[in-house]
Amino acid sequence: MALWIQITPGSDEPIYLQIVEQVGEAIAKGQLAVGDKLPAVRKLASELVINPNTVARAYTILEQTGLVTTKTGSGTFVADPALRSKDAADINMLADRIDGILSRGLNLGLESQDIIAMFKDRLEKFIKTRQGGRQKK
Amino acid sequence: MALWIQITPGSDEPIYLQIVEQVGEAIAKGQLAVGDKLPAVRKLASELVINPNTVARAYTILEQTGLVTTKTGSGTFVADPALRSKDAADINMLADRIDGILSRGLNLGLESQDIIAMFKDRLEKFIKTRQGGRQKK
DNA sequence: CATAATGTACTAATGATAATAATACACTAC
DNA sequence: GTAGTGTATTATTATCATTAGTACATTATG
Repeated sequence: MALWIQITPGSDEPIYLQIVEQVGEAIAKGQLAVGDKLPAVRKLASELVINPNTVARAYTILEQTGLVTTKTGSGTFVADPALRSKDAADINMLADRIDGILSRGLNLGLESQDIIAMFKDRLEKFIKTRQGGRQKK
Repeated sequence: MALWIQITPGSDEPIYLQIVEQVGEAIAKGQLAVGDKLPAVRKLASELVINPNTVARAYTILEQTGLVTTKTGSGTFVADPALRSKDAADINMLADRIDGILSRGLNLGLESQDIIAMFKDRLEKFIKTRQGGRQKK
């Protein structure tokens, strides 16, 4: 598995955020384990045909979020989950995002049980990937 | 209840999107019922001290989403839920947003049951407001 | 019919930001 | 020392949110 990050340049979602999200999901799903090394800034930029600054920006955010640690000279690595924050602000932001989804779902005409089912279904996929074994190179 | 929309100008969330979200949530929670009239573009803009174009933009999006119907000359009204779409693209977008929340929650160190509990808790608040009676003027 | 109120359309200008570009610097591994 | 790594800096371009001002079309009211 050389490269699993795929960007959509024309999207309304900025490229650096697309990278942040995909790396985040990979970590959440266990496809990236603690200590795993992310692609080098220049290498990833080269493969995605984007500017190194854009990748560097994504990595900086990932580091501020606590998902990765960077060591200048050696690389960027998936951080120890125990070191991640989980403070009140994080929880509130999560609640806001949940509210947004519920609002959208209900206004689409979905019933409560439909939304919960959908939520559990997506969660299953995360957990399954987690246990299903890590596809390390 | 003269005005329930509150914006945060300095936010990273655009003002027109803040309006869209708040109106959407109000409809989802039943604080706005079918046929209810939204504030006039110029009036709301005046009260929020923003440009009428910004409000108009929000209303245009709400209409494209199917949440409201607009009649030039009379005003903007909450639309009939039966007329709203719910196509595959909507469901996919919802799934993507759910994935984002799950990713963030798991990476914060939350357990599956914690996230589900949080999700149900927020959902309760939506439903409760819905049944709890409409506070019409 | 006349007037006011409504949503819509258009053009222009400003400020913020995403992204690219080209360097240069600092640290680490071999 | 050399190569590979992340970081910092400055400049430039393009896009977009927002404001601003104006004009138009439709509807409600009297």
